[in-house]
Amino acid sequence: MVIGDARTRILDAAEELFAGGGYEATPTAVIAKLARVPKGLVFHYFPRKIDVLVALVDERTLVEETREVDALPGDPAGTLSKLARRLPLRASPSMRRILFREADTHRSVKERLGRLNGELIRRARFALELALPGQRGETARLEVAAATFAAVLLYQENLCQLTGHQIDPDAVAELIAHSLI
Amino acid sequence: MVIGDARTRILDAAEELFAGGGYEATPTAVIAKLARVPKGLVFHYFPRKIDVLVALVDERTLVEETREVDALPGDPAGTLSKLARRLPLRASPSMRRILFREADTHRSVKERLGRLNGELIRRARFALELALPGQRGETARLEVAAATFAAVLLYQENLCQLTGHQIDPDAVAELIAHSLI
Amino acid sequence: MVIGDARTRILDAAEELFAGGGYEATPTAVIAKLARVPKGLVFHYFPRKIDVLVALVDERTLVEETREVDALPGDPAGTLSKLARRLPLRASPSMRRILFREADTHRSVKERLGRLNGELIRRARFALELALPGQRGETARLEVAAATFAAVLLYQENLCQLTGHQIDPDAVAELIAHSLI
Amino acid sequence: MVIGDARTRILDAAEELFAGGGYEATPTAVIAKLARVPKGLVFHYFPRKIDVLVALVDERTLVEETREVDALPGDPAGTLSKLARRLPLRASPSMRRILFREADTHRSVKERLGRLNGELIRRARFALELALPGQRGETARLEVAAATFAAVLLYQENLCQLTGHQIDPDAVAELIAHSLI
DNA sequence: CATGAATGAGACTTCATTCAT
DNA sequence: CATGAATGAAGTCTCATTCAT
Repeated sequence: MVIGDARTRILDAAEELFAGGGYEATPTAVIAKLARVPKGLVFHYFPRKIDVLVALVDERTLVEETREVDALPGDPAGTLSKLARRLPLRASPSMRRILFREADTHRSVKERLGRLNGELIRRARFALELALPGQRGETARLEVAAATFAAVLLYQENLCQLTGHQIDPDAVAELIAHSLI
Repeated sequence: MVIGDARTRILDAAEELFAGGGYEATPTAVIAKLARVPKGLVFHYFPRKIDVLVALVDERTLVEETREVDALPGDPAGTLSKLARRLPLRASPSMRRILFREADTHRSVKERLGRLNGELIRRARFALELALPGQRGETARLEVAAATFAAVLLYQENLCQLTGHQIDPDAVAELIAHSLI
Repeated sequence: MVIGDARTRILDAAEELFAGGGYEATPTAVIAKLARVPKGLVFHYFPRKIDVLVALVDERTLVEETREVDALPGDPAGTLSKLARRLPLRASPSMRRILFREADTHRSVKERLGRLNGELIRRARFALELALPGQRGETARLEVAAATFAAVLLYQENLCQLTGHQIDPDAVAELIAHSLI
Repeated sequence: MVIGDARTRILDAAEELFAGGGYEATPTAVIAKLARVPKGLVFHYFPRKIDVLVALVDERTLVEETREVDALPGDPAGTLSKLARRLPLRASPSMRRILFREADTHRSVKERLGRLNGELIRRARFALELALPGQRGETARLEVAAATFAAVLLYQENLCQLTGHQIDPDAVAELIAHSLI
């Protein structure tokens, strides 16, 4: 067996189970079973159950923080749409679900989520600044527009599954763009 | 001691504890202790633990569903602001927290949250229709505007606490209003 | 079943097992089995395993602290012998064994043992003072004699079992008495 | 790294840990960590955990058994004091602690402790015989005196730490000497 | 109705020991 | 020899739920 294989299988199993039933509802024994490792090995890699969650978030969600934003000058709607299509979050659908659902479970999850939100807002604002170069001085409006767009994107990722209401980011992008002209 | 008094105290205790530590992390014994009732009495009123949560949501969160909306004709921003200031959710801060946090715990919680979202969207759209009587036919844009505003309000209620980013509903109302003119 | 019966049986079982194999080597499950109660009931009465030991020491060892000492004037040896025959420790042989063996396990056990030793010394000295009324001023010698006798008695209770060497308290009493004349 | 170096470090670590928290409470993994050796190596040198304790006692406590005793003729008190000042136990303070604390853990520890006690008594008696050459025939009294002194010395080594009562061996030596004249 | 002792399944965690490399 | 991943039995503790009184 390749080194790290067991550890990876444990994280795979945990990702699947945490996304499905939630952290609290997932016994470590079930993680071990799904990962086809003995119960004790879970402890060997992750001394406490919470360490599995922390490792997942640490290793399997990456908030891409960058200064470079792809803006289409003169096209704020297109710029936001583009941003929406590629969230600065490298994570599987399962990990996205975990990130939102378990925000209360551990500080590290909440912090990661906060970073994502912050990055989203920063990008949206920066993109809008580039797309609308003439609007210097209207900082406040850009700020609100960026925050609104970020809120919609996170809503899309999280609450929307709970409430059952879809929302089209492109349409919101257009709405916001329209409000800034 | 009046009958029902105990029941009320149990719900009070559960509300506080569920909001603080979450449903799963709150043992019934702790609820009983905080409510100053014997452990057995909790199960007398609520045969299963989940029934406490269901009762809380049933009895302590009221989504006000109505057709009557207070609109200010010609002032869509003011109309949305007004809506934001009085969410159609009669619930304590604790219950609001529970509603969002425990949406995964039981179908009834998720359903209540969905109703809140639906009502929010319906109200926002209806209010916008009244505030902008000339825009018949632009249904799609109004729909998006309403959904966006609802998303921001729910974000405000929920994720904002997790991510630490505030957002001003009034400014968003103005943004959206501006986009509709 | 009489109230307290189960709790008593748990303590009975623990006393027997702790005396036999030691605290660490005795699983709570075995205590429960010997007490003929379900495992969970042990926790019901004693939230932590250590609480069983603490309760045993608290409730089943009594260090009799008193000012009144039975002295035979003019007969220091007889006085000490008498003291040796009735240690100021109301406890079963099992509890005596536990008291000495588990002194490191919990502060409360060590403290109780310290109280026993202190009482022993105090009594021995007081008894000697009464038995030898003429020796005012020889406080230091009485003190040493009392401590020595206490040491021998505790040795008798504890180390003697470990080392396999018996020691006759009466002979030591006579030795000490002889040294004081 | 020299072979045996690791073994020594393991024993060093175990000595420190057993003295501090006790044998049962010290996991082999912690020993390995403190010794800066891999876990498996502990079991390479000591197939069972108990073998570490046995090796410690075997190799690091030496009960000096000898016939030659340094007696001061005519000065029994001085003779006993001298004995007290150099117990026939070559062992670090940690090992002394282990010897007394773990006497129940393994036969070999108890046996070593018994040997120490026996040697103590033998020496004390022999020393007294030499110091008081005139008292042939008074064997019984010498025996009691020797046992008493041994008891005090062991008490000093062990229980005294637990009970918090100091005792001065020199004073006891004088007391005993006085009783033999 | 009210009470808290009783129940037991199962959770997390510990850890001595093995063994393939 | 050296290594640390692997193993699994067993330990402590949790807690929803029942039920006799």
